[in-house]
Amino acid sequence: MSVGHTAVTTPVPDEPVIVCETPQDECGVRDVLDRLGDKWSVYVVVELASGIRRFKELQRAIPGNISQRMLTLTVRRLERDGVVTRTVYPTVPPQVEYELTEMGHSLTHLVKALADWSIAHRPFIAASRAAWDAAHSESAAGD
Amino acid sequence: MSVGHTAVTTPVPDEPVIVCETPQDECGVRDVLDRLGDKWSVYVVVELASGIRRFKELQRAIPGNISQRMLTLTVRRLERDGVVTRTVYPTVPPQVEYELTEMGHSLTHLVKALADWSIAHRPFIAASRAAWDAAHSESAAGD
DNA sequence: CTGTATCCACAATGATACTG
DNA sequence: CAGTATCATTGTGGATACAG
Repeated sequence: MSVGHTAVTTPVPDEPVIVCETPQDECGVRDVLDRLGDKWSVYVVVELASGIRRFKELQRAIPGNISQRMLTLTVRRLERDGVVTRTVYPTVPPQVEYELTEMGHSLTHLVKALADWSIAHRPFIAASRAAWDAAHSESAAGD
Repeated sequence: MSVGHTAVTTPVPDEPVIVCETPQDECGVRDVLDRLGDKWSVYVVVELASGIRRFKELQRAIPGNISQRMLTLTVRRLERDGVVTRTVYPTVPPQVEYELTEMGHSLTHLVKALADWSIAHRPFIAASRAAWDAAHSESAAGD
């Protein structure tokens, strides 16, 4: 619906193009990428998209063995940006719950869009890389 | 418009949630971010969204004074991934043109979505940061 | 003009130990 | 359990010189 590639053979289709008010910010795309472009933020958002999680739960759910340090830094930044809320229960031992805010939930839509695009074009990208690698290995392996 | 927050007070709205086949890849979101998350790729895609550009044209159009090295690395990776095409004209001096592929154009839709979200939530994020900073400056400035 | 190669600076991340 | 502090390591990007 949103994307919908009308013609695959046409070199220049509808030309969405990005129209920015301030070219220096390229519409603020950098803002989002600075927030999601790091190594762990997306994992946190994806995990919290399923519901409330505690610190340790997040750490265990996230693939790649995130360190305490990085998880703390990541959720802190997300909290500061209003993507997640942090609720501390003064129990022993302490319990802290993280939850997506309204904006955080809207972010999941965006992440979903990224995922859809990625899955849709993954085969093409793989093929493109293979072709490129093959075409550029001749200087080393050719002759 | 596409998001449409039905209820701002409801903690759990429509719950889009990200449903992955392989949680380890979180639907491959990381793939896209690895491609757009770097410092310059988005600028190149945005600029090429407007049409064909030469190397020097790209370098001049991109804000932030990108070095030759980084521009080369960036367009090489985009070329390898099938996002852009590279056409060399054996003239003197040499002339090289870069252009978005079909997939590259579809990427601009995604970038557009990022831009839209960013602009829509920028005020909220700014307010959230201000509030957070204010709430966390007390330990240093307060009392 | 379009690149490549080398060296350097810095930010991001990881590992570990320690605290409440 | 949750978080902080410190240090080591890595990756990314920048500056420059050089080549085709």
